Amino acid sequence: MAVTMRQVAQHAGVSLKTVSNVVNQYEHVSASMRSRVLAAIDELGYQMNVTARNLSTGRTGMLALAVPELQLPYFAELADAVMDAADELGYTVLIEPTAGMRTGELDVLRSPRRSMSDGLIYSPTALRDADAAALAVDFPMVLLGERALTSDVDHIVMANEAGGRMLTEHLLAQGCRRIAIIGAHDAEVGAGSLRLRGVRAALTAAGLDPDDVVSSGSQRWSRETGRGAVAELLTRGAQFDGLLALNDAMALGAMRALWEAGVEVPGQVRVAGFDDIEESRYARPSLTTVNPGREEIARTAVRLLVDRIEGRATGVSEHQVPATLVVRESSR
Amino acid sequence: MAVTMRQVAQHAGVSLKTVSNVVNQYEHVSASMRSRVLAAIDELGYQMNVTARNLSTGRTGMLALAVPELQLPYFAELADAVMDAADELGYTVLIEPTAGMRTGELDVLRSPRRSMSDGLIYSPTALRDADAAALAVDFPMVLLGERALTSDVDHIVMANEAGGRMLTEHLLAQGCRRIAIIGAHDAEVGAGSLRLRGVRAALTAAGLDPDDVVSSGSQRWSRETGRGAVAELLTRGAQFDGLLALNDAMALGAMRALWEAGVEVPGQVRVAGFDDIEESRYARPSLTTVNPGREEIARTAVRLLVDRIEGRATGVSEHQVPATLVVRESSR
DNA sequence: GTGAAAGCGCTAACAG
DNA sequence: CTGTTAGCGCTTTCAC
Repeated sequence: MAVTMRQVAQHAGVSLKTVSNVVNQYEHVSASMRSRVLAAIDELGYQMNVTARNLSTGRTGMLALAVPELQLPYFAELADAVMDAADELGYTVLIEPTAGMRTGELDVLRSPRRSMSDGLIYSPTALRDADAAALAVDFPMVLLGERALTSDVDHIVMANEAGGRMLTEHLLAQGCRRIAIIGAHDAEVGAGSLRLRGVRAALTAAGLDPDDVVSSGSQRWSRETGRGAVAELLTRGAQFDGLLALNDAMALGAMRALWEAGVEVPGQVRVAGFDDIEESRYARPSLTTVNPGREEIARTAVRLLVDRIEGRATGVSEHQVPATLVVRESSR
Repeated sequence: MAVTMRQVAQHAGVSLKTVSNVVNQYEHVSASMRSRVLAAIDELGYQMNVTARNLSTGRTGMLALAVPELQLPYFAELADAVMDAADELGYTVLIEPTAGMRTGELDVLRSPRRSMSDGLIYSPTALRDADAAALAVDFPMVLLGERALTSDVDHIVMANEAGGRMLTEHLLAQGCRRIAIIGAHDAEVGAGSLRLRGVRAALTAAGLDPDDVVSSGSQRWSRETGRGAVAELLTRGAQFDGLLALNDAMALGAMRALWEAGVEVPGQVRVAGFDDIEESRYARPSLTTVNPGREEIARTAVRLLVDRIEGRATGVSEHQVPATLVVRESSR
């Protein structure tokens, strides 16, 4: 059995409370008491039982972060950023994989494990309008990148629509006239529909048919999805001089498929993605994309969540994070 | 305040223990009791307080996984694999970022948070021989990819040395005679030194000087490190027809730098990495690498750790995971 | 400034 | 098969 606080107290000849005070950096402890306690802790090799403290305080010091899977680079990078931000405020992050599926996303809200964290950073991608009620939870939560489903919750709003528009306008400015879109699916929420809306708006504004060439997408926004989509486009003989993938991973898979097919990028087809993952800077050619402000999203989400947990929140807040266009070789 | 088990018991008119039995799927509960309890749970919207159970059982159902950072694709993929494996055995994974630094790696072993997980999956990369004592911990732990520091702990041994040898032999077989190495550093433990040892063995066996062209490396095995290393090699006019990066991320950064410099891969320089991350299959050209058996590593590590946690372990075990050479475009 | 006692919500013997 | 009784190790009023 591990050493307990009580044993430390006995060893030091003080009360339990005093040990607790020392351990928790309580100010008003005499120097002699403190050093006596610290010595005892050292001699016994005492380590605080965090679980016991958690039960007592009703806090765990953990923030849950729900993501589809870490294999998708964007979410790995987001998780890293969230962990850093949480660490600065003294919190630990518990990553909850949802597999990008509706059931997984709902589970996060209801599983008993939920009670192991003080709050949740949540960006559903597969929920439906009908699930809005599930978002009425009784624990601290911050929603990322969405505002479709509900407005009663703290939000960090990504510039999905604006980003889609920027990318499209950029491709049009480069002379593209037939832009294929990869990754569109019929989810009612999620970044996809918003980004697509921005794309369509830009196409319409340019007098082009927004439904002209849209490759069917997939729920899983992976490199393989991008590769498969291009294969399909080429197989059915689609003509396009621009290719807009709704995230970078798909764009990178698409570029690989174009290369295999002997289609030159940007010569014959200009390509763009969304997310600005690190990989995109190193791709050949490097990928034009939108930087959604991942760091700011992570930092703000954590701050908002911690404010709410610690009772500093003042009403529901919505924070907009601006996106910036990053033009690289794939569309020049 | 949330609903407690006691309230459920009162509401259902049964004892605390009965509710506990139902919640924990205890077999010998009469159907009528069970349904009564379940009804009460439903009506009150009861949710188990996991922290309280943790304190009571002395278990948390969590496994800690220490990794440098999720931004490095190999570790993101490893984390995903570990999470899947843990989930199958009913455990949750708590990711502990070490920043790939000695202090971070030591912290994981000693921080109070340690007590929030039942065991640790640990792959130190920056510890020194002098830190071996720190590995004598009193909680369940499985070491990944190492055996240098101690042998008193369960190990999953990656084929680092064999992989390094395979890659080198492959490059030699392709006709390479001057192979530059990227990522070597003077750490006393870690995959690097083992991989490098395999490389040197193969070079020596082929009658080449193992110290001929070795680019200085970095502790952080990132794309940027790879790019920088190639820049340095080219700047100092190093001659090489093969380039072996000690992981894929560096190899991908290196390929980008070679391309920028107008060096053809594999025409002028054949390139290889190590890890077989997903990105490598989509690179241009696709990257020759070694698949270290990530899935098996993850699955075995979790199984071993859980066996030890649940008291099924029989002595210290060491599990070897074979690596396989994956030849792709970058070295053909 | 320090101590004593009560309890956080649950599990685990042990009776019955 | 179900109920009672003790804790798990810590925090936290409230006295002293």
